[in-house]
Amino acid sequence: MARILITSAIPYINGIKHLGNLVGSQLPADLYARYCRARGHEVMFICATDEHGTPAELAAAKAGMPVEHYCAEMHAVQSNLAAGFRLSFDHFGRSSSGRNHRLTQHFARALGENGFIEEVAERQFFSVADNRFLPDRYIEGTCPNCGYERARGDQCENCTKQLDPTDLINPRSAISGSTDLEVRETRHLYLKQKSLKGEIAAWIDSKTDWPILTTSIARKWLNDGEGLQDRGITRDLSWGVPVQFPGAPWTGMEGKVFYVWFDAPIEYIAATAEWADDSEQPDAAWERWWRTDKGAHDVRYVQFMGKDNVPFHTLSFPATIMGSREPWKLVDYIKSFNYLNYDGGQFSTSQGRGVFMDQALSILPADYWRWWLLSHAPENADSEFTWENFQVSVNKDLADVLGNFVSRITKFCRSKYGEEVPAGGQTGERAAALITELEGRLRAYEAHMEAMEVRKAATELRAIWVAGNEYLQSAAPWTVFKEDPERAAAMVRLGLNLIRLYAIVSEPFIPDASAKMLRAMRCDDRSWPGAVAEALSALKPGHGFETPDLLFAKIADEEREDWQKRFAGIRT
RNA sequence: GGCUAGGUAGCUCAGCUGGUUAGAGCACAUGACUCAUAAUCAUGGGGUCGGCGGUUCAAGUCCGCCCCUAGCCA
Repeated sequence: MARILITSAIPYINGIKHLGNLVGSQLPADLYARYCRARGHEVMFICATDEHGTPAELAAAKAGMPVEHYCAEMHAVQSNLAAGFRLSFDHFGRSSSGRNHRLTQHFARALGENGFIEEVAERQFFSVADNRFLPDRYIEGTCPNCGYERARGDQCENCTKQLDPTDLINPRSAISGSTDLEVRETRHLYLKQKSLKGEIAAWIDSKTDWPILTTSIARKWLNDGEGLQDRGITRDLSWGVPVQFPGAPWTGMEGKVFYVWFDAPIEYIAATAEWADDSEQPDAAWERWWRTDKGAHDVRYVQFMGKDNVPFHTLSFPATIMGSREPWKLVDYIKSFNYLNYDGGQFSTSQGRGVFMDQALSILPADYWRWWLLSHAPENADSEFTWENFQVSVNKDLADVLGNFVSRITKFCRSKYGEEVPAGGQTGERAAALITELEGRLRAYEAHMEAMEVRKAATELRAIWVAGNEYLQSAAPWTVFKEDPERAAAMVRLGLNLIRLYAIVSEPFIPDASAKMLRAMRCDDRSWPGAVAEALSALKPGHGFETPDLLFAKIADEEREDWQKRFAGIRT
């Protein structure tokens, strides 16, 4: 038994996430967490909402409520959706928590004491009407290069030229449209990542087992151009973690907060502390996951994220931890994902294109989505969601192969022997061959799950389901029954036990169906199958069961066409 | 323009450090079966592995150039 700490990249508070976001971190993280628990490991699975920053403030203003209320409300929404998808977080925290405030300040202070923070004076636009400094992309104006009138302060979308906000002609606030802007000097804290570059590079080099997608992105940022740069960790905003320290205020930083990218990953740690607080446990309970001097030396820490998040997790967050010179747990393995595209284009939160988590659950149960998304996870390359593919996969894999297997064996048993595991008879060579095959496939499945090879694991699982149908087809208990009901009984007994086996090994992918199968078999023994022959004799003769309802309903062509139409447009 | 990844059967994808007639699922065709959600199982057709050149006894797998796609960056 090992101890495994798992974190999923934390979704931004602003709005409901789409299926591409889901499959890029939370869902595969959940798959892995469920698998590790099923194998008897001690698991801590953490996620949270990323709540600070200008977009949250603006979204709150648009919704006409204080930002704290907006975030609380959206956290509840995201939390419910996570539960709807059966994401089994031990804690779904909030980066705005008191715990994160204290930890973020703690890290900043430690970094400062170790000489990894410096103050830099910058000139930035201040909007008098909005009474706030404006981040570059919230300033609009005319592009000096091409004359485009709605160029943003960081870049002109028309001619793609990189800009400095002070380059813009007739700059105005993107928030209020006000042109009453002043350039003011403001001081900010920078994290001196350059000083830590050698340490980080050596650490990345030591990770020879990481996916290429992960290390190539890290190396690119480390070495391209002028290499890893120092980065500002503060902003002139009111919503965030104040740049202040209990008992030792940071002069000159009054009214400023930490930049989201700095406090967000620290929330992984803080959320674990929130978990301890919620369950009224002492600090030692969460520290044994995060402090190598307090019990975390034997923890394996795995992070899941989309490729856009890799730089923060391979460089910035490690810089924060290394620079603290404190014994915090660094990540051991990063599993990163490419993008999921939608019907010939990209999923887009800003344009509302694609299927969003709430919409998905409103048309089909979680297991359908979990199965499709995980068995098509964008591991090696970007992959694509199409309704046709979704329909075919769900109908074939879930309804025809697995669902129908459960249906055919339970109904056959009910009609010939009643709703209990029949006694008598012996299985033959076909059963022995099945057991041999399952033995091999199950071990392969375990290997893929341990390596977090999601698609390969799904393929193997499906083959395990298919093996049951192959066996029934060749053993043909319905024919044998006519001459030798005892021998047929042994086949049926094996088939019923396969349902239990399938329920257990399929649980990480399709937890609801798994629970339904176990309930139908009136079984609460979920122990992972070691030797297959033994696992397939768990349900003894005389053990009662219930013939379950449809495990998976098929998606009809009309439904698919209807959904295709409904989600083609733009979500408002 | 640079970087990264990728271009393999109609579709979605496997193919590790080069080595027998290039694989899987779906789709398609044929057959078997009738317990089952008209489900299942078997068999089969189908690919000059983006293009050109090179290294090698041998290349989808290595090298060079070119074309195309996606993402990131300038």
